[in-house]
Order: sequence, then C-alpha cells, then structure tokens
Amino acid sequence: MNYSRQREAIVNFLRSAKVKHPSADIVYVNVRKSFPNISLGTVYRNLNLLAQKGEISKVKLPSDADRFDHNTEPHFHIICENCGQIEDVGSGLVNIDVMSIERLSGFSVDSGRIVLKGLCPECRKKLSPTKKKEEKK
Amino acid sequence: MNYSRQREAIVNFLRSAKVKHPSADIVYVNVRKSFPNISLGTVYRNLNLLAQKGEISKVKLPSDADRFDHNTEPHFHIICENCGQIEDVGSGLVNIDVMSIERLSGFSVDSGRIVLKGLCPECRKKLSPTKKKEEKK
DNA sequence: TATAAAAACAGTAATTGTTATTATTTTTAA
DNA sequence: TTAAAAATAATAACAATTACTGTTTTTATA
Repeated sequence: MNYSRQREAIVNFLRSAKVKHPSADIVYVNVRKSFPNISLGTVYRNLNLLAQKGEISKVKLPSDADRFDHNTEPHFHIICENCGQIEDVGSGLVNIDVMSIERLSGFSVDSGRIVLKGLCPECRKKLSPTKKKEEKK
Repeated sequence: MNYSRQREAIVNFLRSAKVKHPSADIVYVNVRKSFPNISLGTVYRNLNLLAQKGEISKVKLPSDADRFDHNTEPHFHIICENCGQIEDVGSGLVNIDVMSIERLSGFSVDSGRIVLKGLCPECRKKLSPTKKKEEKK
C-alpha cells in the first residue's frame, strides 16, 4: 500500500514517535523537512487513507484538530485541557456498562473510542496551587 | 440573569424540550420564529454565556457541532454515528478507574464529560441486517 | 522498454462551525 | 432623562478540513 514517497514519509514520521499524537499540521511541518513541496492536502488525504486502511488510527477530539496515532491496538486517550497533549489510557481502565446502556437507551453502543480530559503532569505543576484553571468554553 | 428578550427566548426553547440536544443552528432557526431578526452570533454568545453561568450545559462533540442541554446534572451522552441524535447516559453506567489512570499517566483526570458512540434505535433498524454502515471518516 | 490508464500530487478554492468586530439599539441606573 | 453599560444584528475573520483542477508520478501491460 505504500506506493508514493510522500505517503511513506508520512507513515514513517508517525511511526518514528518523534511526536506522539500529532495533528495533520504537525505531520505537515515535519514531513516538509524531507518534502519541502508537499501540500497540506496531501497530508490530510494520506492520513485519512491510512486510517481507513487500518494502518494508523485517527483520534477525533471535541474542539480540537484530529490527531493521528500509529498504535492501532484498542485503547483510549486522555487530553490535557491546558496544552492539548494526549496520552494513552489502557482500555481496561474505563468500564462501560454496555448492556445497561443499550437496554435503557435503545442505542447500540460502539465503545471503541473515548477521550477523557484532564491535566498533564507539566500543566498540573504550572497551574496547581495558585490559580485554578478556568473551564474551557 | 435573564435580561434580554432574546436570551430568554433561547433559554426557554432549550427548556421546552421540543428538540432534545440542539445545536446552535437548531436553536437559531427555532428562536427565529419569535425573533425573526435575531442573529446567529447572538445565539452563540448567549448559549456560551448561559453555559458559563451554569444555567445550561454544552456538549462538545468530535467532528460535529456543539450541542446544548438544559440538564445540568452530571451525566454522559451517546451520539448516533448515523444521524447525530444524542441521548443521555446515566453517570453510573460508565466507570472510570481514575486512580489507576492518574498513577499510570501522571495526568489528573477530569471525568466530567464522556460521549459514547453508537446507533440510535431508528438507525439500527434502518441499517441493521442488510448493509453494515461504513465507518465515519 | 514504451505507453496508456490510474493514482497521486501541489496548489488553491471552498465549506463549516465558530468567534471577533463594529456600529447601532436597548437596557439599566443614577 | 440621560449618560454609561450591555446587548444586539450584521458581517468579517478564523481554523480545520475537504473539494477541485490541472500536472506529474506511478503502475501495469503490450
């Protein structure tokens, strides 16, 4: 599936783990080091294509740019409300009572993706005792 | 806090429960029935203001417009991947192992809001045996 | 290999949900 | 009753993303 050199550079960057859950824009600026003419549209197209093929996964966030993850194993994420940094959360740490939800709501539940919110270690330190961070609108 | 007539109309529409978890746009077209000149900006400003004051709550979704909820009690949501309809999910039905997550990730966890994905009863019927719905990009 | 069809590309324009700006109107309070 | 403050309508700006277009690259096949 890795025909084009641009696509290969994109997937390689993701797997290199230089940046952990990069947005398309971060991928763009990095891949540009080896492909100065690559277009942002190409980055988006390939990231989506790779996600669709299951070679990477896409992490959609509320009010923030999508992130991309070379780890396709099932797991959840937590995002720092202050700086936007994302960390993995093992899928065993969130328990969803699928049966009850389906019974009560009538929905079928796809428990695949969950994004928790919180504060990363660095931002905890920065913001901790003095000022309580204001709620994000 | 309900000074302006427009703001009152907005909060009244939300509480009327004619539509369950409307987006700003849905609020806009409905409030326009009584205030034909109201501006979309006014709707957004007031919805955000009301959410900030805690009179309503804002439900942020990945890759979809924010929704607004007159119910400010703590609870989660599930969104239909096919039609976007949202339903409440009691907060007892999702269990987050906050202690372990905090220990393993170093993050502090704000377990406030979670949005699950699934299929609402209507879309289940529509899509069920024949065609398996395609993954949303 | 040559070459035609298919795929991918760069660059740019368009879309969508939302926020910011601005000049005007409404509300509040002295 | 009138000046200051707040809110408004209308519109522009914005950010993330997708769509479009004409060109280049890749692939497959003769």
